[in-house]
Amino acid sequence: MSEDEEIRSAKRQKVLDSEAERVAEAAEESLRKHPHGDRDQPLVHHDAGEFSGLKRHETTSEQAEKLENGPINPFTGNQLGQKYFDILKVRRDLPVHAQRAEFLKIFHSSQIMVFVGETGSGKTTQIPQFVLYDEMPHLTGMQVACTQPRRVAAMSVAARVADEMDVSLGEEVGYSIRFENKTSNKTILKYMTDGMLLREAMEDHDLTRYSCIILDEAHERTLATDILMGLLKQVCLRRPDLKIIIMSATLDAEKFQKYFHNAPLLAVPGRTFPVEIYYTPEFQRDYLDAAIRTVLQIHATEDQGDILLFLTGEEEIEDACRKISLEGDELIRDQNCGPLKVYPLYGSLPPHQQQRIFEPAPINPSTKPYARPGRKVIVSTNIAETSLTIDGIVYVVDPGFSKQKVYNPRVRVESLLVSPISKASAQQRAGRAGRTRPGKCFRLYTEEAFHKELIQQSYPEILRSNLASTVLELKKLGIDDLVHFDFMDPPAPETMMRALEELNYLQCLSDEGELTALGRLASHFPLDPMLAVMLIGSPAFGCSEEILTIVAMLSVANVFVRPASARKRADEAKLSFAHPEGDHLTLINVYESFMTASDKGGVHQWCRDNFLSYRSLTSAKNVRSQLRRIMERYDLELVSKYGEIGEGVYWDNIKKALVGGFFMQVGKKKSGTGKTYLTVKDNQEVLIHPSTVVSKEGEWMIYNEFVLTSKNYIRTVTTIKPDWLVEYAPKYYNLDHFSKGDVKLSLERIIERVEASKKFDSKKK
DNA sequence: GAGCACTGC
Repeated sequence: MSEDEEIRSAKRQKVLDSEAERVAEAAEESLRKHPHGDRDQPLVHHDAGEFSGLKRHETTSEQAEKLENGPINPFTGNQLGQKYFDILKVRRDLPVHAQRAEFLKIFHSSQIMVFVGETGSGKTTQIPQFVLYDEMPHLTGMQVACTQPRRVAAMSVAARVADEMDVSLGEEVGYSIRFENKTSNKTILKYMTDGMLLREAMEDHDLTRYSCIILDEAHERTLATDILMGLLKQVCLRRPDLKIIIMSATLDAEKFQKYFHNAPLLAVPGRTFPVEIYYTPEFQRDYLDAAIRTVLQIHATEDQGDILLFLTGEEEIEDACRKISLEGDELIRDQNCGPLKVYPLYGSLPPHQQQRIFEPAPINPSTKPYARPGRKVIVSTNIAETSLTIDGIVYVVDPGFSKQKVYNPRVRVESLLVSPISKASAQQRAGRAGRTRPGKCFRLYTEEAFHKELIQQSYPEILRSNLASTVLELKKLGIDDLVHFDFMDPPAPETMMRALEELNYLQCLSDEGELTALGRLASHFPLDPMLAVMLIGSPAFGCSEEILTIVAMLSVANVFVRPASARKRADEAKLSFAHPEGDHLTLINVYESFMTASDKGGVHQWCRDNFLSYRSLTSAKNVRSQLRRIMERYDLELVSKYGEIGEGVYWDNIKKALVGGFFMQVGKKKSGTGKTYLTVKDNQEVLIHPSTVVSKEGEWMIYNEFVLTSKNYIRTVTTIKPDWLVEYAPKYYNLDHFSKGDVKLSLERIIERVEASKKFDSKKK
């Protein structure tokens, strides 16, 4: 860069600071004009109809059941169909139904209640309907919400309940998840993800459109559930008319009760089959080997029924599948065992391969008496613990480990660690054996270890995460005093401090800890604050279209596929998209090529040929258009200078915009050594991850993530000029806060150089 | 020269 250009960009930064503020304020103005954005129309009001004579919050189960018995659908006024009555019979058999009167009694007498129901109790489908018959939301213009931690659950439960109530999905009963809002102005019962309700709360702090909020699966303690619980506890004080039901598994009911001022509890038994638990007599050093032996033993000796084995990750699972298949073949030959089919199951597996786990178990073709049964074995990650249920599992093999996210605030790194599971997890895993008939669970640890070494519950997510987004969300929720916010499990003070510090450097929070205009704007994006700030700043560099693409690509699962059988070809394919100076820049090339291929057709094959994940790229496309809509809503300029300016300047502008978000994630090459980099401020020694396509390594690199595996790696990197750091993030690059060393020394020199050229510039004038 | 447990906005 010439000195002249350096000076110009320094000036541009001055413009930029006020520009970002101006942009944020303009967005606020637009928000003031349209406070509800794209919210629904007001709800339709009916006359009391079938409900006439019933008093809200005083109804009885007899009254509700009479209405349920028909013949008129009390919520729509339509005649009820035969299918409705068929389902009604089944519903009346569910364990929750026996306690409907008891439920109503507690619901009437208390603002908050805790409801505990085991699998098969029918709580997720029935409790919200019990509430509807008492709340009569169609008469009050309010809604009942029921949250779920996962999208599929919200969608499928809503569909089931719409059937049960004989209404069309999306009318009286609907669901709301990211990318899809299937509700209308008729909707009185809304299933939604907990994250979605949190988003709504950020716009409407008192959640005024709901008369009752049900938090389902609260025991999973997702980040969103935890924040919602803290928030609802406050909202209850401001809105005495709002009712809250916390639904959870048994184990931690008491903790929820205590948290909500000793809220009353209703417990309903589940409907599952007994599962016999077996422990190993002694500690197993090699759990993988023990697991494989156990599976084969079950196959050789136990009665018919499929096997589910829990392992920790893709590689381990694929490895175990190979070994079980091989040894299973031997059993079939030597010991007359039945045929054995082995299926891997993990999140990154393409959907059609995930579907294969539902194929029926193989049948033993032998007609001899006492022929051993054929069987399928599913080797799975935790995905089969909560997200996916497989019927027909009779045997569960549980080695007692899973990969869990841990956050280290000192080095600000999230990493995955293989760790012992909790008692609650072990119980959940065992339960998977008893869904269709009595089953057995083989725990590959001792009974003593179970009692003495496993913790009761896994640590909630809020204790294992970087809280930058969370703190921004809480601020946007109107919670000013974070230190005294009533978390069910308060995060470590150091984690909190790190998050506040990071948001302050990003200028999302003022030095007083107050939300800035930029922070408010950033909170509207479903992104890490770093990425949100980068995106908001990008129009000033004339490349918001490009930054949108990068941010979307960084928000989805890895788009590069690298099968063990074709590593070399996959790496070559990746290189064909490479930008020599940046992995971030390469992502633009990949996305653009994907979009071109989409226009031409045959894009699935194109993805396979290029070792790219169709699923991830499609999801990046969705994320990108969602983010683009938010940009439009807040009048953030959508701009690209592609083809208008020289290629060097074009890519440099994008890099500068990247620096606007990633200035805290920078590595500087360690002098003399060659490959090692030092992270700025923390002075950690790191290597560039071997997956990089960067061939023109620079002295200074920004990185997307820090990964701790066999070594310390920085992954997804792009070269930058250090001058941009001091220009665009002067606050962070105030060297008073840097410890002595290589990095500080170089930065001092750069600042001197920039200062000198500024003086030179003012003399020229 | 090497890994992506699982979710969610």
